[in-house]
Amino acid sequence: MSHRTPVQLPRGRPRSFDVEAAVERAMGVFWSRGYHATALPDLLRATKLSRGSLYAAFGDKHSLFLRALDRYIADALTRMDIELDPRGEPVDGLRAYLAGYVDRTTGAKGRRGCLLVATAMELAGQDAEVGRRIASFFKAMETRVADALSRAKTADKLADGVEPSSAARILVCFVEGLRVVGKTAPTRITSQATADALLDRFIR
Amino acid sequence: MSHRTPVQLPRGRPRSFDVEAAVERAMGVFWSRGYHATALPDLLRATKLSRGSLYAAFGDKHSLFLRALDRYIADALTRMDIELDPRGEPVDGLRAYLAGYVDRTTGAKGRRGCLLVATAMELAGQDAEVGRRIASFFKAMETRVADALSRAKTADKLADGVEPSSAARILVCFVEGLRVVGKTAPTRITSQATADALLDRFIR
DNA sequence: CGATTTAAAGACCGCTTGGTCTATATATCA
DNA sequence: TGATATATAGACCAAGCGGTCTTTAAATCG
Repeated sequence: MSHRTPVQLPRGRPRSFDVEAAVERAMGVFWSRGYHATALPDLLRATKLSRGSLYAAFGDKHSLFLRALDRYIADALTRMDIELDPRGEPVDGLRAYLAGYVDRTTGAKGRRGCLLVATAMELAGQDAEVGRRIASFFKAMETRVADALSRAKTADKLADGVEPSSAARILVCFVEGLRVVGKTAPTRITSQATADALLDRFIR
Repeated sequence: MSHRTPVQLPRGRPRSFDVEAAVERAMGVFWSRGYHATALPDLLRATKLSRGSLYAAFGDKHSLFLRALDRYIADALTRMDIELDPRGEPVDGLRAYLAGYVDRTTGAKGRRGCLLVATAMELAGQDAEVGRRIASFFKAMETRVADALSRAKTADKLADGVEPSSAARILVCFVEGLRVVGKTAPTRITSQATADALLDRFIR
């Protein structure tokens, strides 16, 4: 057993690019074009890496895609944890959550789409690694929304007969549907009014 | 000016395959795999056509895809026109409409997905011909649902404060969201209960 | 310094892509 | 029959694909 540090210091030229920044740039490309339509040169241009560096760092296109997808999912869950923070008013949180989706699914942002939904439609059925991620994301989202609705119910803010669990499933389908319809770039005003109308059916 | 029929009879060997059947088979392939992931050999296998025949009949892959998409859309609209027939009870029609989506978005059918939603996510942003078709489909669907809701309102079957136009937008987003979440193959029981819970918020 | 590690550039690989074209057989017409 | 039109099979094409490898420069260490 050595007395030295178990972390052996690298001896040569240190890595000079930010791996996470590269994942983020790659995510942007997959997001805009989808998995199959994204070619290696697109990723090289976006990450500013050489072929060799990209393959050394990520293995292959599919692995890099999974990293990008994981990051997209982590970002989405982080956002939800802020919007639906249990320390805040649950109804306000749900309003912020829906407003965020309205913002991201209207106009130019809407037309850009959603990496997660696009991936679900393109790959979830055929790629088990992707399928598991998509399924666990929807479950995680549903849980968070259901929790917020439960807190709202406890505070007697829910309309009669509204069950947190099924209302959460409704909201999840609704926001994912917003992402789909958002590809036709609807106006913010219309989408916001639609989201408001839905939430109004749930709250007292 | 000739006295003969303006439809000139073909003089050689007549076409020996059913063009519409070929479109339908091609539609099945695009439906299962998406546009970019579908290669020519896949289409040749499915349509049982030779390369030459396929290109003579449809021009190129993209044109064949548009034919397939148009057929998918026509089928969907025809189905809706039956379910939401103005001569029937509007609430029953809406129930049938939602039940149809539940059926197509659960289990194995759910995992197969939806050609229209997959196309919206994969191509609508970059392909104007596709984008127009997607947008007009959503609009047509929304109109039909709104009409049914209007009839329900006239018959005093809607809950207080439910507006047909915004409720229709909610339902469109909801069913398209079902298609997305359906890629994780949820159970029919859960999805049906979710759809029922949503409609219950709208009807008296 | 010399050893080591990494980066970029780009040649290179086998394979697939969408698409064209030729050769040949077949089915219809006048 | 002969002319016409269509079918299939498959060779063929340039371009692009994902992925590997070599070369050379640069950055760190002892």
